[in-house]
Amino acid sequence: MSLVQLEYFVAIAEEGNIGRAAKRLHVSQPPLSRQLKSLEEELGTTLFARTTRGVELLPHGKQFLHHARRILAQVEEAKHSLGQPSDTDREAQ
Amino acid sequence: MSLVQLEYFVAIAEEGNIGRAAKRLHVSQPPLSRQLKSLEEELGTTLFARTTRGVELLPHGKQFLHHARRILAQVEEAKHSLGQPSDTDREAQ
DNA sequence: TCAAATTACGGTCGACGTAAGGATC
DNA sequence: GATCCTTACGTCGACCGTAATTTGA
Repeated sequence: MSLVQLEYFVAIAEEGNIGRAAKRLHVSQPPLSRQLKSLEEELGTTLFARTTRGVELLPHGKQFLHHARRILAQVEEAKHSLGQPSDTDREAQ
Repeated sequence: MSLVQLEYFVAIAEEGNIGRAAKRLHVSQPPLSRQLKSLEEELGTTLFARTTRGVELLPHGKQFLHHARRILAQVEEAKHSLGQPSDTDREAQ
């Protein structure tokens, strides 16, 4: 599992559509599809049901979404906890 | 930042020595040294003081260690939460 | 000189993007 | 046929391990 996979997963969950998630993340669709598949295989379960409109969270997916969001939020917190300037602050110098 | 970097960082912090951490992680020393440097650069701060005996946590390092451990623990929790359905996934259907 | 970290370097594995291939409506 | 997701395939960057270098007691 990687943080990128979690970011991809959350984006897909929020967009309900891999194509839109890809656009939002500024990558093409295949990487998202592949990373999602890889994540599902590692977890040993299916997170989304694939539909013709896009994808839809399954119960395991909903559950995992909470974890993923919490982890990513704490990563952000960890980054900024060192009292170091944010990206925008650093640019402003 | 990657989860691997966090794992390496925690191991180095606990061993106080990159060589021992490498042995524990079953990798060679250079990857740990490189990933640590990369992490420090991304965070914009130094996490360890390098000594001839090994390395020693600096204040920023101690602070970051808490975050890293919490993140890694939650990753484990996320992985295992799907195997044994917990009560946290009881929400609006 | 010893022990530890770091840097150099070559090779391998992984991830991306374009393109092609299903599947469902 | 249109719109998704997925698989194929070639390329490029990232990471590893061995080896060489640096640094400090």
